[in-house]
Parts: sequence; structure tokens; C-alpha cells
Amino acid sequence: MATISDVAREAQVSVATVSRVLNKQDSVKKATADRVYAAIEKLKFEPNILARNFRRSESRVILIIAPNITNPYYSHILTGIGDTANELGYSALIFNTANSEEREKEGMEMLKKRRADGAILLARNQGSQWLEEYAENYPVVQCSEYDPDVPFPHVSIDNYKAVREVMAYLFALGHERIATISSKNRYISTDLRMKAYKDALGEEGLPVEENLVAYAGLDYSFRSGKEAAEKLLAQENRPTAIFCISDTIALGAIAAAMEKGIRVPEDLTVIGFDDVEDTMMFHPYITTVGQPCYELGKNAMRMLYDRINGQLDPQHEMVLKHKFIIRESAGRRKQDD
Amino acid sequence: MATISDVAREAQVSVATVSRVLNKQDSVKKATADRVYAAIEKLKFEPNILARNFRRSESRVILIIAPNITNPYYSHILTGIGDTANELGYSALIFNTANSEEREKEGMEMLKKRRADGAILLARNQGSQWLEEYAENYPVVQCSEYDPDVPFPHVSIDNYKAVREVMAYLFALGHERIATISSKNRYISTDLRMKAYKDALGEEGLPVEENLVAYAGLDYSFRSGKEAAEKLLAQENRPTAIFCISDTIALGAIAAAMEKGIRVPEDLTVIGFDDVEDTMMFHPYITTVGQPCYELGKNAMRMLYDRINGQLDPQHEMVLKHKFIIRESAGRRKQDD
DNA sequence: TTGAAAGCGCTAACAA
DNA sequence: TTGTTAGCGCTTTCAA
Repeated sequence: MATISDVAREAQVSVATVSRVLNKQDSVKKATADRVYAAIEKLKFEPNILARNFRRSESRVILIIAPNITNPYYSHILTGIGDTANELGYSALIFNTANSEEREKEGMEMLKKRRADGAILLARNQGSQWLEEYAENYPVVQCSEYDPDVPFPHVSIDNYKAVREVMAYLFALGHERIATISSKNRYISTDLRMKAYKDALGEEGLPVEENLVAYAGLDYSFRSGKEAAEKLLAQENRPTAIFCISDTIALGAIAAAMEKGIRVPEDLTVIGFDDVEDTMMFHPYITTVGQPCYELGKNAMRMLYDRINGQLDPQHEMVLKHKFIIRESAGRRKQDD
Repeated sequence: MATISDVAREAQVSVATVSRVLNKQDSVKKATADRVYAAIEKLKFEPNILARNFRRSESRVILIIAPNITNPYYSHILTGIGDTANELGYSALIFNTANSEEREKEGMEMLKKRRADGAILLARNQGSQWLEEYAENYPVVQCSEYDPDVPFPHVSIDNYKAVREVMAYLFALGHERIATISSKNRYISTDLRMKAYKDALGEEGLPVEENLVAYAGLDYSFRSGKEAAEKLLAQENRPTAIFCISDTIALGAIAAAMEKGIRVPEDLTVIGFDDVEDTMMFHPYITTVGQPCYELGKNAMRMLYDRINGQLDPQHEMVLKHKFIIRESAGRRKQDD
């Protein structure tokens, strides 16, 4: 493997000059640079990235701390981060936490060990004090979920506003017994969506009934969504609409309804969240809130890049637009309900 | 940031000794080692990985060259690779090719640039001569798809055998007009499955009819599967069974049937492949061939590890067991068909 | 069992 | 515009 000094010898220049052309500094005369390029070509020289990284003390790697790459919601964000990282000259390393806080800490350790120049956190729980320690020393950005009390910047959608839109739509359709399927986690999106649900009900003069709130599992799985919906639908005075915090849960709710002979949307309205896939396989196609996953990832990466490269006045918060998508699973309340 | 010589000074030993305890060489006296550990503790020393990698000229990173991480089939393999890489002290870098051969080459370039110590190739097309160049110089393993003519080891399932089992099951159910939805790609799995389909038909004395073979898109998407099935089902003498090369395509086939009022499995049998997800959301649950995705990834990583670390007699081929899973979408042929 | 010292390949400060 | 040179922090050979 040829080194920079082999190239220098071949081109009859010093290693400094070779280094300069490698790094595209313009203080090199064209003729000299050409000689260097010729030598590089001839020797099939590839700069040793290991040496360069060491010298510059940077890894050109960014870390993505994600709970799970199997979930399509994350995988779209991941793709957005990955593509953008590449454009910016970074490699994106995905660190799978499998939802364990322990693993999350391990991931952040990689920053200390200089395995990565910065990190993007997905699925941040609120209220983890231990993170603070990293805030001053490492470039970190939160994507999609975030803890407002932690001094890391974040990019996300406006979950509160999105659910207020959902609720307004439901009211316009005549619904009053509106249930929600949430999850018992510590995501800010969950809190915000729940708050929007309750606020909307309150402002409409409707009570927030405990038995209209059900919980799916932490994994937002189809099965747990179905079970939550079954509970909701087993009541004598059952809801006429269910707002679900994910499409997969909504799919579960529809399956639960189908098995009970309840038609969607004729007898029951179901609304999902994310619009990530599977929403248009079988009828009824799901009415949902679309999140710009790829863009979320892309902007998180850009934000991180600015932090790593010491942008003067880095943005602290970025809110991307969601999109309320009307399809088939929501309908007008039947008058006899 | 403390360096190894700070530690040496603090512990009153030489840097060589510190290095020895860092690398757990047993030629260090216990008392000396303890002093070193104490110094490390006191100074909160973290070895500089960048320097170490440079010195050892290794990156401790392995590359996964994948077409797409959004596809759950891949994401399970990816998880298997990632977890195993971690256990073995490596980080797994996912390089997204978006199905472009150009990007694939870019990915392999990273090996030359020493960004990674080895690579795992997913979704290898057959017949790419350019890969040969890497064969001698870099540790590479193929996972799931592979080119038998390329001198890289691989791990996969026995696609031929799996489809022969599917066909035998179909014959046992009385089916004779059996269609298949394949895809026009250059994957060995596709060839092998098609060959098994044709061989089985032949051995049963049944003709291979051109209009019983349809093609979904290169992405194995729901929509393209549905369209392919629509073509198949539009014929007057339509098939009584369809074998699909993926579950998503099978889902599309079921949707196509439903829209035409054809019941599955009563009027039409549909069989999928992969068993990766969505096979058990709505009835009929899909009868399919399960692939051990996570294990595929795990073993590919182990194989790569052996190659990187110069195992004497590395395995060249590893075939993992698939699992034929009978659920609801396949049934006995009706006598009046 | 330990230490001295060379050197991995590159970048960048300084000098010319 | 170009060259000389001093490291970056670590591992490892050789000697003691």
C-alpha cells in the first residue's frame, strides 16, 4: 500500500504538498498538483483514513442511538439520517438499544471513546438525568422524541397541534364518544397527544372518561392495539371513534372491530398516526397523521453536522410539518348511536 | 483528555507497561498492574481508539451493504448482524445502496479506504464480475443472496428445497393449476425457487404454463404483487393456487382476490415466503416459508469475523434451516374447479 | 517483568 | 508556492 511519502517521491515534491492537494488547498500550482495526481494514479494511492482520523482526531462517524431498526417508522428516519450523513462525508453507525437504558448508556460511551463525533438520539424518554453529563462535551441531537429539559437541540413535529386537528375533524363528523389508544411510555409525543386529546374534549364541553382511554404495549404492536381496542369495544356504551397513536395500533383496532362485526367506518371511526406503511393494504385505508420521517432524519443530521463543525449560532429546535391524511377509516357518526 | 503517558507517569511505570495492562498481557506483575489501574481510574483515562486503530491498522468496523433498510426482511438480518458484531467488538456500518450497483461499488470502496475491516453483502445479484477484484484482498461474506461463481463464502437457506416442500404440499391439497408470482431480478433465490416450481410441476407430469407465471416488481411490493395477481386471476381458466416469493406479494394477491370476490383459501390458495411480519394481521393468516433472518445475520457476521481474524480453515458455505408454516391461506382444491 | 525508543501515515506550523 | 519537521497516542521490538 503506497503512502503519502511514496507519492511525494514519485512526484518529486514534499509530503506537505501532497497533503495539500489531497485536501484541496488552493495554494498549490496547477503544474505541481498535476504531477501529484499523476503519481497518485500511478501508485494507486489511497489516503490512509485511519492515520488521517487519528491526526485530525475525528472519526467521521456519527452514532444513531435507536431502540429498534425493525420498526418502519424508525427505519425511514434512519434512511434519512444515513443518506444525509453520506452526503456530508460521514458514516452513520446504528446502535441498537433494544429499548434498554443500559444499552443507551453504552451507546453514549462510544462518544467518550471517540468512536463517533456526535450522536442522534431517537426515542428519547423524558426525565433521564444522566444524559446531562454529555450535554456540554459532545454534539448530540434528539430526533422525533425529545426531553425538553435536556439541553440538546431537537427536531420533531408538533404533536399537540396534530392531535388537535384530528379531534376537530372528529367533532366535525359528529363524534362525541371519542376514545384513544395510547401507551404507557415516557415519550413526549405521547404526553402531548394525550394532552391535546383531553384539551380538545374539555373545550368541546365533553368529559374525559377513564374508560375511553386504553393503552397498547410499549412496542405499539398490532396485537396490543387489538387487545386495547377489544376492551374499548366491549363496553355497552362504546365509543364511536378511536384515535390511535400509531397506524399499527389502528390496524389492530380495525381487526378487533371486524371480529366483533363492527364495521369501519360505518359503525366505528378509527384514526391512526405516522402514515408509515400498511395503511393502504386492505380497506378501509387508514385516515392518519403523516410524519415526514425521512425529513426528520435529514434535518437531525444537518443539525448535528452544524454542531460538530462548530456553527456559531446553531438552531435549537426545529418543528417539521405533519400532514393530516383523510382516507377511509373515519366517517360521520350514525344518528342512532 | 489523559493519554497513556499521563497514566504512565502517574503510575510510575513506562508507557509500554500501561499498554500491556490495557491489552491484558499477562507479563505484568499484579502489583504493577494495580498501580496502573489506579492511575487509569484517577485520571479517567480512555484509550484513544483513533490512535489504536491507526497503529493496529484496523477500524473495528464492518460494513453491511444493503439495498434498503426499510424492508423488514433486511432489518431483521441487520439486527442479527449488528448484535453479533457488537458482541465481537465490532461496529456495524450500514451502507444503503438503494439497489444501485454504482452505490454498491462505492460501498466496497470503503474497504479500500480502510473505513471497514470487512463487509457483508446482502441482496447480491449474480454475475457481477467486478466483485472478483475484492475477493483476494478483503474479507467479504454474502448473506441470504449470493453468487455461486464468486469466491466469497455465503450463508443462506436452501431455497430450492423450501419450494419443493411448498409444491408437495400444494399437490397434496389437490392443486394442479398452480401459479407463481416471481420477480425479474438476478437473485439466486429467485432462480432456485423458479427452478423448484418448474421441476416439481414436471415431476408431477404437469405442464409449465407461461400464463401461470407472473412477475411482481423488483421491490416485491404489495402493489406490484396485487397487480401481478390480478393478471393471473383475470384468466378464464384461473389458477387454484398461487405461490408468491414474498409475504408482501402474497398479501397483494389476497387483496386482489378479495376485490374480485374470490375467497382465500376456499376459492384460492395463496402461499408466501419469509414469514417476516404482517402475516398474521388479518384473516386468512398466511401460510408461508419462514426464514431465520436473525440467525442468517448472526452467522454471516461470525463467518466474517473468522475471515478477518485469519481463521485457518474458514467455512465456505452455510445453509440454515427454513420452516414451512401452515396457517390459513392454503386449502384443499374444490372439486368443481 | 519492565523500559527505551522507533515508527505507523498524516497534518499543519513555521520557514524559506 | 513549496519544503522541513514535529508531533498525534499507541503498540511492539529489542534490550536489560
